Amino acid sequence: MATDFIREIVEEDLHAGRYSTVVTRFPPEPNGYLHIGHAKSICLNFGIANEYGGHCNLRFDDTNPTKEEAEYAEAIKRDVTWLGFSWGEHLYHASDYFEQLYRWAEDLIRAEKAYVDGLTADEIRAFRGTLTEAGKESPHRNRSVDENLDLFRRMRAGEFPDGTYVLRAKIDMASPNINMRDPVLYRIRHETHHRTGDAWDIYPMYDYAHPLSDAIESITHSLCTLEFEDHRPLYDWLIENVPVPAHPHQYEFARLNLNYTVVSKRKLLRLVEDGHVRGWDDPRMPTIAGLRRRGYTPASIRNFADRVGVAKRENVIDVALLEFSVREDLNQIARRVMAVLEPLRVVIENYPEGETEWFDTPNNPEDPSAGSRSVPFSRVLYIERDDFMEEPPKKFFRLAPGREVRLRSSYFITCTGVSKDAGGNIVELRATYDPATRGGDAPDGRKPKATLHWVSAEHAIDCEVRLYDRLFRSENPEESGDFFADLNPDSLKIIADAKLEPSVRGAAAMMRFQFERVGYFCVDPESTSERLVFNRTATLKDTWAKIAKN
RNA sequence: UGGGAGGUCGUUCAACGGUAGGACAGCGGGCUCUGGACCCGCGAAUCGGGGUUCGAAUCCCUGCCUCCCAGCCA
Repeated sequence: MATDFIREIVEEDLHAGRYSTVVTRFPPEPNGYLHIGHAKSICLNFGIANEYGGHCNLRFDDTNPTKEEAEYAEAIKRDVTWLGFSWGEHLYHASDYFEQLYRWAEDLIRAEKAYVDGLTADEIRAFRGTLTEAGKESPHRNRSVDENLDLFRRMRAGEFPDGTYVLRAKIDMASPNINMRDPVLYRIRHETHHRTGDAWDIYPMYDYAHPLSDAIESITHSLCTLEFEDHRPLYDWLIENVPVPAHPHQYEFARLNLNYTVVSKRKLLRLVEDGHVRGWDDPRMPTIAGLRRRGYTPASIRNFADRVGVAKRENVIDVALLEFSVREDLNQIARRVMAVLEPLRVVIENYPEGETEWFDTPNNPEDPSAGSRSVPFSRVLYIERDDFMEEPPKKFFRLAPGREVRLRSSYFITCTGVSKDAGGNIVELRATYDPATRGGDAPDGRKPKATLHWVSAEHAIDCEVRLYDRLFRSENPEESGDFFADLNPDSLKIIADAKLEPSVRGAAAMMRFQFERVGYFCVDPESTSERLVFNRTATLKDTWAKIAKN
């Protein structure tokens, strides 16, 4: 059953026998990293191909040598693969078709449907007219076929400098659709292309290369975003006027927008180049690489893409939905572990000095097959500073003087005293434990109101934890002219000495954990065997935090 | 003011002439050795005005609002 209007079209086409198999394509330009918006398109294109038994091509739209680099192409392949999709044998490049595209351009010239124009870029703009006024025809519009052919061949041969000539389609300078006012098909660029090297001095425009590349690859459904809707008449014109082997159709859907986020390539590039983030894969970036490093799972991104749906209406998705999607997945698969981010020492005064007990605790209560592990308990522990209040307000159920709480999987403890430094800051808590509650349950059935996570001081390993918050302060950072002014100064907070239970020692890069009661964390690739570094993927919902805020 | 597209809970997707539904967010409750998760519940929408029809979010007319287009970018 179709779940969106594009799948409805695909089903109808298949049902009507217009195509025997569905072929889609994901056509990134290798001039930047893929972001969450691309993920939507990837999931759509590869998803449809998978669902209807067709295939999806990965095609690099590398028609502009001035902006494109092989490094980006590699990153794109890595990201698509990581998301869980495969193009199989179908890896293509628009640049693979340059020769065919060139021959078709000559065909167009011979059919008097294209001409070489010598107007300057400024003149072409001036001749194009405006949104409300028709354009004027170029004085070169009616060159002879022979002259056009000669000029076009010499353009290819590199005889002319950049900008002197372009090849234009001869359509209609009075069209209300500006894209049909003799659009430029080829321009001269004396530039080295990352794949074709110096073989070409002319390069096709997107509007020319895209539909014809689709046709060459027998694409059935060419899916793109709304801003190309106006280009569809040109797409169709080319398919009709060039002897292509197939007749693909273009369909448009609304791009993904996320609040508190920018996803324009240009702006992401500036964030990287101006050093506002540490790179394309900075965990605060909405790039696939950034989300990966942040600890997002491929499944969570795919689920997110399914949830946001596909339609033509402009939309701004709440980042909370993205966060929900990771939590949902990580809750099922992430191993639980205890870590204390802001340590507060607790001395259990009636616990024997030098003794250690090991307690069994589940690795994932949501998944019994994940098994369990042992955590060491001793006389001196760390608990979270937030988990203690000397004068607890009404709904604060955690530790306070005289109050008993459970330490997860070990014992009930009661706070018996508070030590402060000269400045009045709490430096240590004193407590007693109840030996009868060994393992975490009281024989008399009493239930503490809170269960805290903890780490044995003697056994704890130190680690670095990077806490991320949204990169921008306002919902729509694009709205204000200077989006840099909207950067959140607290988007990264580094905790240099968090305390971790010893079972995590040696965790490999990219391993994901839930720090119980704190959030989901992922081992950063910068981690070493001596020093673990974690990125916070997402917080756990903390009801108390919400109460405290109000 | 030319052309193209779009207006449904706060957000998003659905309902394809027959009870406007789901998800996220919010609020309330239950349960819990994570104040997590989970479970239950609540509030919440068809852009306006006409018309067709037994019946309209859906069809027609009209008005309004929003987005996109004047790169030799994609």
